[in-house]
Amino acid sequence: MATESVTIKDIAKLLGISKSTVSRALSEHSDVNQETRRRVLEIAQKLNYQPNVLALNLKQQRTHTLGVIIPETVNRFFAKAIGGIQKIANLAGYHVMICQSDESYVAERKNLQGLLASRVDGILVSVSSETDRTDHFDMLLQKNVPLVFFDRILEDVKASQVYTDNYEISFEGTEHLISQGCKRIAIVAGPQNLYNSRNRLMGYIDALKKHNLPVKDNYIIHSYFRGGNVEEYTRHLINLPQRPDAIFAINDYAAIEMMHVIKKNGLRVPDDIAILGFNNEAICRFVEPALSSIDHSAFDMGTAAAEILLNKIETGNLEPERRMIKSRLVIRESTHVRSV
Amino acid sequence: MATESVTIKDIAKLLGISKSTVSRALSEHSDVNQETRRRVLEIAQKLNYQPNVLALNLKQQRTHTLGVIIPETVNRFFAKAIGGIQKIANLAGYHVMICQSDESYVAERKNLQGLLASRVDGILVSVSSETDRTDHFDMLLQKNVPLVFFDRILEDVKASQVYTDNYEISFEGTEHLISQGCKRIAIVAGPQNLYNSRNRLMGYIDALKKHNLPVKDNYIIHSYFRGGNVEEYTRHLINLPQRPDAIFAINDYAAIEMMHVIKKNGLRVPDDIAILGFNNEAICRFVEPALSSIDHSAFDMGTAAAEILLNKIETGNLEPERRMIKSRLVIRESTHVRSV
DNA sequence: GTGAAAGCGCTAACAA
DNA sequence: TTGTTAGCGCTTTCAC
Repeated sequence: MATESVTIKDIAKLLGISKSTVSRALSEHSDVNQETRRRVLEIAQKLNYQPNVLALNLKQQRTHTLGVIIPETVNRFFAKAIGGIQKIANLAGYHVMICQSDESYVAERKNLQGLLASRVDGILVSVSSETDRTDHFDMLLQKNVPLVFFDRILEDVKASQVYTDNYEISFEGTEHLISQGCKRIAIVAGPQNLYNSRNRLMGYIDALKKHNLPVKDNYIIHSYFRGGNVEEYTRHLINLPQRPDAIFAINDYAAIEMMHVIKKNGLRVPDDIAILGFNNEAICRFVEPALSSIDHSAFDMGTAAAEILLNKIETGNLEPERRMIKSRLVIRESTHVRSV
Repeated sequence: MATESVTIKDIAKLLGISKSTVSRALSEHSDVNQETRRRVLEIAQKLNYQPNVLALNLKQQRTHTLGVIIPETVNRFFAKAIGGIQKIANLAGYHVMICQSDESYVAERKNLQGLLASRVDGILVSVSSETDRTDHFDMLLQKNVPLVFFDRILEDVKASQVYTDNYEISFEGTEHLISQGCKRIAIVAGPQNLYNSRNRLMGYIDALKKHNLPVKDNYIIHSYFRGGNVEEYTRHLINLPQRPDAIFAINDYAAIEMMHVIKKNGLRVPDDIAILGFNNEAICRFVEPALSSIDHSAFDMGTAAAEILLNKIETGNLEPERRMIKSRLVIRESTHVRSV
């Protein structure tokens, strides 16, 4: 497509010297006659010489490109993580290739193969909610491709992991609801093949137990992330004979929709039912009542994951590394039930 | 990094034939002895041969990769557009490389150079709000790199464009507000170097004129997209001696924050001030009052843009093409002032 | 139908 | 300090 670009060969011919001298002159760190280098640089500048990355890639068998697989770009959490990844990658002179699994194992697997075929130098993954196998990642490790999981990690795979303290923050969130006087706390947890979801559920259960509250199965909803059924399970919860007095939601958007459904059904938030979200989106502050949530720095997760990956790539040390990014409870009106 | 992969050379050696024959056997459409092909295919399969894309790229001087430059991935509109782009690209066997300009001209320019250096086969762009020059794109066209603008287009650049009917929908939205009895309609328009923003403003102005309503400068706010100043300009508007009775917002998130500020100041939406958003996010249905908005299919814009770009790449025909994706007014409670 | 050789643009080991 | 040569993995003429 692009019109023919100048190559070192052109420069060499013009100057009556050899390609290798040009190559050397262009690469700062080899000794070339000062004058020769000056002339090469001058003419390269004049012709607007751009090294052909494709040739370099082939020669060096690397692309200075990171592959990223996330469930969805429309999920703001991942959109923010991408920001963090790109920042670090670009600073280090790397490009980023993003794929979406659409929460599907098959697509995730296909993305992986695509990235591998593109010969990316390393891969960052946040697994799909459907993924309950590790075979595709095992294959990657076998090929010694640097791999880092972030947020949605797979604990059984011997790769680096950047994650948040789901258990602890879920415990804390649940205790906060209890401290507000709530006794019938429901949770909308994610699919149980996800490490994060399991830990959140465990944090919730342990907090209830600590305070001698019963753990009831019908207060536990296993939702998938794609939405669509929020109204359904919210209705289910509020029509329970023992209606919950608090719901710990899977994310802020679901929480906001739940508040809507609850209010539509003549109940009040937080007085009848307190709501706690997850992710602390900007919009939490603008809905009514303002939504309590869990702040969870997606951007920092992205930067941490990219840093670890780049380090693996540049040092060749594939030793797994774990890094935890703390979450933080942000209390607003939606869980402010009564002064205790 | 990755352990050495099998090459056609390996297969050739194993079979005692030449590289070229293996290459031919692998590429469906050249005549090789049936038996030879069978044996090549068999062993390729067994060794899990994967052609080295890097070599192909160099040989063919193309990468089967599309470059995309958008302002921000956290902007859901662009996140959705990416989805559309990736769908079409992947179907056609292309990868996608995404860059963010962060609404900065300098970053946009840098992204462009990066993509060019990566030798992408074509580029899709939604320009930054800061971009008021076209030099970087002119340079691209000069190099015959296929280029398609989508949503945030630059009318002066001779490239293909996928856009929406900003003028018409803004006219329609403003008329809708007028039909609700609003007479003092304010608008939060984007930066005026953006074609979209200018058209939206023109649609608004023309609708006012058509209905003999005065166009007042202090009802026109020029906001940038990054948010942060919503509270400020909302306060400014509601403290005007002649307080507006409707505001046409730049997007739904700004609209929701505006509603929040308005209510916090003891005014009612829509009774005191009607609010019309832009983008028709899912959340519009769940805020109170439900937010009227403009539906605007980001995904379709993405697919259209990718289709046009791929067509350019594959046919080599760089003739500019324009495609319009219609928007649609979605009326909800936030603009339902009084029965007329 | 198949092989030998050249070449995509670059780097690097080896010579001079 | 510079040139020659080979090679990254593949395709594609040109012979045979």
